[in-house]
Amino acid sequence: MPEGPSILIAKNTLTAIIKGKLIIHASGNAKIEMALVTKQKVLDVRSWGKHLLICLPTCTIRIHFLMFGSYSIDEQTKKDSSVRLKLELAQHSIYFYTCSVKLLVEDINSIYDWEADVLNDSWNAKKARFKLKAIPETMICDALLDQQIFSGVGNIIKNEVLYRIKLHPETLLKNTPPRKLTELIKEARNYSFDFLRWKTEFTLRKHWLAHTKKICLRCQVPFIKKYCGLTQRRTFFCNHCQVKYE
DNA sequence: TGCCATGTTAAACT
DNA sequence: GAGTTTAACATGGC
Repeated sequence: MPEGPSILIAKNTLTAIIKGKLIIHASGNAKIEMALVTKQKVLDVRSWGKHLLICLPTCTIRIHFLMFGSYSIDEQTKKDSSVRLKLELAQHSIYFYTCSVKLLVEDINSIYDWEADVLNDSWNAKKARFKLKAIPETMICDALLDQQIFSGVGNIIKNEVLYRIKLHPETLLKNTPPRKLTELIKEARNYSFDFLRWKTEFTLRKHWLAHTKKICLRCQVPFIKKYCGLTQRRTFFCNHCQVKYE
């Protein structure tokens, strides 16, 4: 569920069935004021990276699935006590489980930088480059997971992007050649769309070339598995073909 | 069975 | 108050 492309799939699925429809009743164990959601019309369903946004006239429901979140449509797939949020509409009911639910009262355009979302039409590569330039001491593996720069990129995408462009995860931004940086920014978006397509086809896992892999297909040498950078997330890489610039 | 992981936030430290 | 570290959340696969 968690990485950006999965959220985009959820956005598209939900848009088709709830956009323009009235929420007749809202319930669940989410710590939000359910009355603010009830009897409101769904103006739009949007996403920003890993955030799913259900826009209503007076507020926006922000859903973040964290690591294990899920949702179901029309059929409750988990026990009553684990329903975080249920939205009942005339034709459909939507159930959300193990996610973070928050009501945003502010204008979402002032909260979210749409140009930072790697899957958004407004994605701005130049702006990403500018943001990267401001943090020269940061490792590439940490920069890719920075949601203010690459919103929607998660740990799987991180590993796959770095393998594709043959870049060592512990390379510092200040040591990264400009041409490599261009590739990085381009591939963060490009791979995210591949991820999206494979996820839609239920073939994502079999397309992994680095994430959880033991051997480099290019070099036939063992992969390194290491908790890299400040983010300390699992990183799978090949010491032989992924260049570390120093 | 116990551990680990597609993630983030807030509390608890220094 | 700033910056850093730890805990919490909580499901499913191996």
